[in-house]
Amino acid sequence: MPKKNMQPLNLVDGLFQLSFLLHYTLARIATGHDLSIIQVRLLGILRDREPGMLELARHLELEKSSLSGLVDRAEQRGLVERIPSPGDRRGTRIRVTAQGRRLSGVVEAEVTASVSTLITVLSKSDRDRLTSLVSRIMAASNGTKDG
Amino acid sequence: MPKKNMQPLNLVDGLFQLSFLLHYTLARIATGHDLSIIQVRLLGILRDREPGMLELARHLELEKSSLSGLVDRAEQRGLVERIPSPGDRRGTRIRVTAQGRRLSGVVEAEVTASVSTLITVLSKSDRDRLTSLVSRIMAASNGTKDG
DNA sequence: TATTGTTATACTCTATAACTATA
DNA sequence: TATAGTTATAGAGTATAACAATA
Repeated sequence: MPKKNMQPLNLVDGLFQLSFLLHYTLARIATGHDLSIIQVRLLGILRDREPGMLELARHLELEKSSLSGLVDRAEQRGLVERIPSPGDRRGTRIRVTAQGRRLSGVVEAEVTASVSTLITVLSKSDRDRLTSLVSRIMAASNGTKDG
Repeated sequence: MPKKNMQPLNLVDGLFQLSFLLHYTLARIATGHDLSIIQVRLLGILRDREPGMLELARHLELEKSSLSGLVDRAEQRGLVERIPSPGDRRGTRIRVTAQGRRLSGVVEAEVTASVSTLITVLSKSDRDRLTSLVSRIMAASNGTKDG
């Protein structure tokens, strides 16, 4: 069957199509492990950090009250744990557990495999070109971002 | 201030960074009009269609029961309307209202403007290259998709 | 007083299961 | 019986506002 709309009308549309494709890929894989995208991101951030709730909220761009429930559910599943913050008895640090780290690793591997397959349609040199173009957009966007 | 991580480690990471950036751009603009991403998508689909509930659920990849509430809320805001399906008294067609179409247009214009600004960091010929690369990925993914 | 975090409350989004009305 | 759609129910995710404990 011949395909319709082999190329997007323009770059903006194409980028959004790709964005949604990646988003749904991540959502599908996360759901396969009873996780949401936000839970995957939570575990990802904790890979090399042991932040407090406020810092975590900033990373995820969530209100601190939203984070309480998010961490509650992850903690109940044994994926993260709350530990006292040294030197400030108000504070709580969030730490990923071994189980959480394992699960996060599995999800990341599946996601990487899935997207890697997707981009094999491009030659190595085309992938390098794409990497460069995407990097330049992201670098410019970081310079633009407020806060 | 010197920027850290000027380029992503690899293409997969870069694509996900870009994907999240676009997702949050859309979410931010939608929120500015008291809309969610799914409501924006709903209005977008109705731009050139007058589908039944089941067809709409398929487009949005939602259960039909999820769609009832979604359409309820959009209808209460006057963005869409339910009309009887001609020839099948069980069926309902969903139609975007003039107000819904107007709002959808405003959101789309803002999103396009925002992303267009983002990609001005690339030259015209680089944007053309990026368009081609993205198109090829999407074309391959359409061929891969199941049913 | 200011900061860190939780709780109470309300709403959107989503799914599963049961239901109604029509075919 | 099968199909189109709604309703009942439950749970995740999110925000705002009020609160408690500590600084």
